[in-house]
Amino acid sequence: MRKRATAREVADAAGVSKWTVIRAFTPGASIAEESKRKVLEAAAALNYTPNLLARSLATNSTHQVAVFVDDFANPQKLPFLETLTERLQAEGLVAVLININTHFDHVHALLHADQRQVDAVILFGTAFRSETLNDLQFGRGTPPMFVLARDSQIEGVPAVTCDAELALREIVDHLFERGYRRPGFMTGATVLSTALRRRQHFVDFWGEKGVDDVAVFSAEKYSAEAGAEAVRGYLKETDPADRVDVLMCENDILALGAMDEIRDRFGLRVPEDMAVVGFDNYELCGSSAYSLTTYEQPRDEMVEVIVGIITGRLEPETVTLPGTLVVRNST
Amino acid sequence: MRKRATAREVADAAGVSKWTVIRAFTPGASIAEESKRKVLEAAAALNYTPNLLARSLATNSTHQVAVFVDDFANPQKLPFLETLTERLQAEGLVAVLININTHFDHVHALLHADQRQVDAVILFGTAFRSETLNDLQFGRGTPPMFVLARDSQIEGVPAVTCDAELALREIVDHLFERGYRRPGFMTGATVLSTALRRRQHFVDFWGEKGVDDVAVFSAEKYSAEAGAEAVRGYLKETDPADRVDVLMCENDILALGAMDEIRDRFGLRVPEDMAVVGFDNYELCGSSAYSLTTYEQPRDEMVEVIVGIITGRLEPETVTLPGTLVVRNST
DNA sequence: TTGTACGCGTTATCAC
DNA sequence: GTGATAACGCGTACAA
Repeated sequence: MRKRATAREVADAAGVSKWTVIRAFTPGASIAEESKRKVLEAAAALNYTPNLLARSLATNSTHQVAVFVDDFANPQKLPFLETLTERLQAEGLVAVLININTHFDHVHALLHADQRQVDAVILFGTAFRSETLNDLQFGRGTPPMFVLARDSQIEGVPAVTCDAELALREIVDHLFERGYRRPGFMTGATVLSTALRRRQHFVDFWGEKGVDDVAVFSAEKYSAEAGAEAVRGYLKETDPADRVDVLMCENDILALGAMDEIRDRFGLRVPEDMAVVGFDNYELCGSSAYSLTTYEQPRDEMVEVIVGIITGRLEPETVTLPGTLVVRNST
Repeated sequence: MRKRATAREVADAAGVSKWTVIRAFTPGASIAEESKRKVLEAAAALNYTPNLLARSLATNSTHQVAVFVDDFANPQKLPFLETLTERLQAEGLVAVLININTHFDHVHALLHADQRQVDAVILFGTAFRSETLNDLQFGRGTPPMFVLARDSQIEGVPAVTCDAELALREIVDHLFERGYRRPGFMTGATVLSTALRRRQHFVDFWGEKGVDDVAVFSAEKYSAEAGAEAVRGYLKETDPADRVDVLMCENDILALGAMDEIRDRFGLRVPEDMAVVGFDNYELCGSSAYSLTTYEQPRDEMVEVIVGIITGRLEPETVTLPGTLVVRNST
């Protein structure tokens, strides 16, 4: 396992200077055909490839984008990561996946990413509390930050999101039309959920319809199990006559857990006894075992926009994109 | 958005040489208390932090690990990524997530990762065809490679996997004991599935029990939809009297798709008319809507081992770890 | 078209 | 304990 070949070695082998070697590997550089051929030959023989690390140091651009994630329970993250990495790679960028949790919080991660000289930071579905940034001299050396799939709560940090207002309006309209009148809303972790605005819009739009009483309760975290527990607590404590007739959950995972509990543990029918709505349109929502009505985020477009912003094609400003209501049998 | 401060600037501000600045940021370096204090003060004022990029160039170690992924359809990938990133970060390493697909194949990705000087490459559940490596001067500049959650098909590349032989033995024993005698197996993409060995062991162990007829068919890819389609084709073509009484699927996602089809489209009962088994123990397998019997991979241990190998604590050799059979209502 | 200085920000090593 | 020299591998000027 020898050391890598360097431009210098290739230069010696090809009988040119190392700068000529560099030119051979720089698209559009002015270099003679003959020299280029000689260089590429020698490079192939020595198995030389440019050292991107050294290049990054010299050009002050790593072509790396840090992606912060703090919630791995939502399977919806996976297809997002798929298209995100694919689009980034198509632009010559690469994603550094950073797991934010108690051992490695936002500030540490940001500092670390900064030290790594990443070109940008994407807060993917993480709730970045504004206060955590006060310790940092913001905008000073810190790489440009963007929020994906959550509202930004920080001045100067743009977000690319699904249009929550439009989404909840469509959902509430749909539910009202179907005749539901006693709505409930299950949030996930309350700190995060403020960044989604879904609950607020849900309550507001029901208000516009003259329904002011929206039952709101909260799951411990974003998981099927937590969703099941939360609905169990609600159903136990609530007199059957007072129960909601439709339960909207902040995301699909909560909704699926809730459905299990409602149907199999309490023996209620969905949607006859209680309808359920999710958010995200995770693959299994469409399965016949659930057939969950939900709202699909415009994933490809969102990724396209955030990559466009990072590469400079688009203005770095908050963008809100319309999604699609997917009506199934749970309503 | 000024440029980052450098050690040189801090040195000037603190009235020392830049090497003293470096020492102040090097744990265990010999430096006077007084100097250190002065340096740290100046550094804080200028908001200086060491440039990890330059450090990597000088030390020839980036503390970055490339993680190759080619199948984002399996939600099981997510918790794996969660613990993997967490454990890597605990060791001061960071994961670069590389999406392998037709536009960015293994060879390109490996070349790219190599140019980025990553410390190691993890092939996470990807099937690396041995031939693709022949183009490369293997072991020459290429960073150390390891396979996670798949068998390695390459000489000299260790793999960390769940013990497929033990797993399938337990599964077949369980099924035999329950009285099933007409087993079937659904593979995913056949190229990949050879790297899992599950089918082979399944067939072998039934053979040991005197059951030589195992129906085998294949889904197009690893997704619920593909699993449903595959089982639909099978059920349509097969006379009810000849049908298998238990269907094992290569992973949970295929199994869930299959269950939907079996129950809701063909009106068969699971497990009375046809039992179903998956593999991975994805969260929703435990939901009451499915209650799928499956086999849980020892995720934490697998991650622990591969991180141990990468950090040099453990020998770089293939490791096979035992998982856990999870019996539910689908058998 | 090609070669020369110099810089990117850090670390390793040695002299003081 | 501190400063200086060289090196990591490549890029940007600029001059030849």
